[in-house]
Amino acid sequence: MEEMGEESSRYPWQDYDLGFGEELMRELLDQTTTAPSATPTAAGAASADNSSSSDKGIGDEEEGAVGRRESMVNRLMSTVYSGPTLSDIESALSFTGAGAGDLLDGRSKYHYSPSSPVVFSPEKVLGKMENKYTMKIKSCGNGLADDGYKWRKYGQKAIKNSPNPRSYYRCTNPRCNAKKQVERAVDEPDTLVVTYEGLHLHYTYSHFLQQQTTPPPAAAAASSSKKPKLHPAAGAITDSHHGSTPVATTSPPSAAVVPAGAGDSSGDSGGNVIADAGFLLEHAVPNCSPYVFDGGLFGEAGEERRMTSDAGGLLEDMVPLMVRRPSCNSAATTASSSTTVGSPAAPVSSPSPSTSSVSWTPASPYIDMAILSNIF
DNA sequence: CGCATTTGACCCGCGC
DNA sequence: GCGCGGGTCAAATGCG
Repeated sequence: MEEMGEESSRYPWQDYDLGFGEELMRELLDQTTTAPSATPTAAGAASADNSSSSDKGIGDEEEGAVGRRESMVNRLMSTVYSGPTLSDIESALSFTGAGAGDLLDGRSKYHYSPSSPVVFSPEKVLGKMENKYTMKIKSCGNGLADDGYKWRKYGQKAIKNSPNPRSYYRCTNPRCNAKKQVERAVDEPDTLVVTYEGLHLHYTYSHFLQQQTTPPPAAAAASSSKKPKLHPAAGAITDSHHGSTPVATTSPPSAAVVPAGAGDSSGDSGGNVIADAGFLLEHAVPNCSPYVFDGGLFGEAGEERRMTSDAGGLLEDMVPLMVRRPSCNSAATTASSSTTVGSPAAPVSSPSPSTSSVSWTPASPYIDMAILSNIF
């Protein structure tokens, strides 16, 4: 925390390192920049196995670019992603019943099999779900990053065979039962192991921050919990050796993400997102609903806004859990100055850099991917 | 004063 | 059945 003060102008997660092939990443970057307006983002990302997706609405030429990009993303994902696949997501959505169906309606590029009607009981299903996925996050600094959610630490425990304690966090949103555990990797001091569990039943905070840009503070109240006091918890992981404490209460360091055998306990995973080097992997259900997204990714801000007011920011069944991280060495974050899609250069209600989403520019390449986890 | 973090105690599941 | 280890609770403490 204090350490951060020294480099106030620099977001901590800028220091994160890529956890996977930079070459591939670069290639992907190229692809994304050449087709900046392409809508399908995570769609392809999550789904090497998604055969049913048909990108209508996308021009032929663009389709080519998109296709290449998708394959690129797929390759990328296969390397770093251990979360749910599109089919998982699809099945998850199918479980959300009519509600989700409505959400998806015509915009959806996915096919939801009506042949598998499901009587959906949120409580029951949610309670039954085991959404657990682990990520290894490499931190090259004492960075804190933002996954868009606000977490409260509720415990810390020394783990056997590990010199580092494990911290337990719970989403501060009372209606949300998402949790995460953060610990430093034994063998790699600069690597954090973050395990997410559960679903977020609300938007990310950054989402709200973005919403606020137009109507300043008033709307702030919309956020589930009053003040996004996203200050880094100086000791998410109290590390005795490292003066730095890379983990924040508010956010798992977004960084290079490496699959770490997601959900050992269940085999299924909640799936998650990875973002790196100017990438933004979030929202696994990209085109299902325009509102799910945040982070300056949409071209339909209007619609999104409408949704926000309608639903009060709640988005049951959908989990826009995101982890992001601007390039380690690039000036990605400085881009905040270059007109993000209505993003404030500085979070209205949060002094912390954790609300990183605001720094993304439309031009920034990103991978968008949501995570809907569910596993039955 | 309210909220977040810390930390020891307690609970529970699992393996022996 | 017992012990161990992991996860959660809740009182104490700190901070803005």
